[in-house]
Parts: sequence; structure tokens; C-alpha cells
Amino acid sequence: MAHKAPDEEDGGRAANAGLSAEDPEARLDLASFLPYRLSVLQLAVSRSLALIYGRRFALSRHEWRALAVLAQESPLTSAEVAARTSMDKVQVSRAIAKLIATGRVARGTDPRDRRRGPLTPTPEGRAVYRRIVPLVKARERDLTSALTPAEARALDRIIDKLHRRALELQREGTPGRGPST
Amino acid sequence: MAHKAPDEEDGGRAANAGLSAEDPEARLDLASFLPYRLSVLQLAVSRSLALIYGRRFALSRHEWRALAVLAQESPLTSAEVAARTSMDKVQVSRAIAKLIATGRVARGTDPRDRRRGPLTPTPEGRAVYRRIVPLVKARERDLTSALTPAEARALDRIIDKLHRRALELQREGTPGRGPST
DNA sequence: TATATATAGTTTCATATGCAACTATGAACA
DNA sequence: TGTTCATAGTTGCATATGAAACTATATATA
Repeated sequence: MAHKAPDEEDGGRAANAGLSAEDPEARLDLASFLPYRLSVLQLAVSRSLALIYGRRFALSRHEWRALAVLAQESPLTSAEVAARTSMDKVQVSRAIAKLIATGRVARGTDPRDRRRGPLTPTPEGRAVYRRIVPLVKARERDLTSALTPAEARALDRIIDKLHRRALELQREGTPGRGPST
Repeated sequence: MAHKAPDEEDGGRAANAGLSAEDPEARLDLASFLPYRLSVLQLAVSRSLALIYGRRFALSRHEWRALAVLAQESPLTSAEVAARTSMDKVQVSRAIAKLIATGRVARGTDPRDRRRGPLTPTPEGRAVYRRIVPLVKARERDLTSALTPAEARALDRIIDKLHRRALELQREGTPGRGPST
């Protein structure tokens, strides 16, 4: 625990004297901190996409995702939609409720198990999907065209690795330990 | 009323016949769609981090960010905090209000311009920051240790490139065609 | 059968968030 | 000066979100 005089003040704007020099471990530069950078990137990407399905088709991100998986494979139960979209069951429930209300998805009944409600896109739902797909794919291409092909491939691999690791860390819950402490 | 999509008729779960075969541009596989993958990754990373500052120090992500920049450089105005954290002024206003309420940041007055309230972390604010930094840095290392050094370097570059592009696209607003197409 | 337990999906409640309107100041300029 | 425009930061309101409780089924078991 490298501690320092808890308060250093030098009148003007202090570039955090004391802390910075001593223990590099005690400083954190947000702008180069991976989680922060990821978050900012994700937000920008997400916004640039939401313009498409949000503004033009009045779909939220969650509705879009649910519709996207249903358009590819249906019927699916809510739980299956959840699994395929990384959403939790509450998010799915609400997204589906909205999609049903807007006539884009229909819920059936599973005679085997009446708790389940098999979901299928309606023709309008499919139509919306078909109109959105080329737009978001174009947008994805616009994005990745900023990368070299090698970078694009690397990114795929990197995302997988980081994601797996992040899930492990989330499961462990308690931070700090692991290889280190 | 269980709908049956007009384009498939095979009783069971249809892997979206019709669409899929015809026009590959008409299908979208969420699981390999970059914006989706980024979003899922970001969420997992963000959660694994929030465990640290949230659970143990009762800080929200926005509060943590604001505190992080103030601990490095202060005093800063709200607008400066916003610029350094990619938050908008409302988010900053609320995060700062909370940080002040919890005694971690103090607001002064700029005699030059009384609309401004120069912000500085309190000693407790700094103490919290100093305790968090090593934890989040360790967590970041845990994450990036999933990557090779080359991948880690590539990721930095890739994030920059994608972010710049995403901001352009956001600005343009209209999707589909960038300066390119 | 009656009782306990699990599961699918929904609802409730407390917060968080985004957007637009608002307040208070300051700057420009007629 | 007095009026208009700009800026810093806050607040109100509608909606989104997360966690936990709830409803309705289904399954297991005594």
C-alpha cells in the first residue's frame, strides 16, 4: 500500500503532483484505459447504428436484436431469444411486448407447455427486417473499412478472447486476485 | 393466433428459408455482427469493472470516471470533466452532484465567471481513488493478459480507427453512404 | 392426490437516463 | 446603459433499466 501525503495542493491546476511521480500504479489515465476506451467506442458505434433502426423504423436496440434473431430462426421461446441476444429475460419480455404491440411479432402457444409462448415474426416484422439488414450491413462495412483486412481479422479474435476473459472475471466476482494477488 | 410466415412451410423451426438462400445481403447473423459483438464485450468488461468501484465503493460508472479525471487534474469545470470523460453535461452534473453529496468532490467558485464551479476532489475523494486505481488496473491486466502483446497493441490502434470512423458516421447521420459510397 | 419445487415469463418499484426547457450568468452591441 | 445572444450548469418529464417479487404453469415426490 504505497501511501502518500493524502493532500497536496499547489494553488493552480495541479497535475496531481505526488501521486504521479511516485507510484505509477497509483495513477490511471482514463484516455488509455481499455475498459473506458471500449465503452466510448461501443457507444459511438451503437449510436451510429441506432440512427438506422431507431430513427427510421422506431425500433429500440433490444427490439431490433430480438427481431433479428427471430427473422433468422423461428419460432423461438423468450428464453431462446434471450440466449441468442445476450439479453436477460426481462429485457426480452419488454422488447417482445413492444414488438407484438407494433405488430411485428406474434406469440403462439406451446400445447406441450403452456408457459411458453413461441414467437414468430409477422410478415410486417419480416419486411422491416429485410429493409433494415442491408442498411446495417452497409454501416458495418463503413466501420470496418477503417481497418485493414488483417486488423479486421485480428479484431474478431481479440473480441472473442477478451469476452471470454471478461466473463470469467465477472463470474469470479471478487477482483484483484487471480494470477496476481 | 400463431402466425406462420408466408414464405416457409415446414412445420418445425424454420431456419428462415427463402431469405437465407437468395440474397446473402438479406441475412444478418447477430453473433458475428461487429456492433453486436462490441456491445456484448463492452457490457461484460464494464460489469466486471463495476463490481470493483460499485460494490466496494458505492460509485457509479459516471461518478468513477469523473473522480478519476479530477484526481489526475484539478480543479476542472464541469465542461472540462465532460470533455475528458465523454460524458454529456447532464451526466456530469448528476455525477458531480452525487460526488459532492458523498463528500468526495468539492465545488468552488470562479470569481472570473460565477457560472463556473471549479471542482476538486476532497481528501476522501482522493483516498477512494487511490484505493480503486490498483484494483482496476489489476483488472485491466487480467483482461489484456488474454491477448498476446501484439494483439494488445493492435487493439489500441483498432479502437482508435473504429472510434474515429464511428464518430464520422454519427455526424453524417444518414446511413448507408459515407464519404466513400 | 396433496405438497413441494422448479421454470417461463411478467410486473412492480426504485433508479438511471436522454432530451428539452429552464436559471443564472456573461458578452456583444445598438 | 438596455436589449439580444451565448454559455455553464441544473431540473423536469417521459422513458428505459435492473433487481426482486409475483403468476401461471409444469414436474417430482410422498
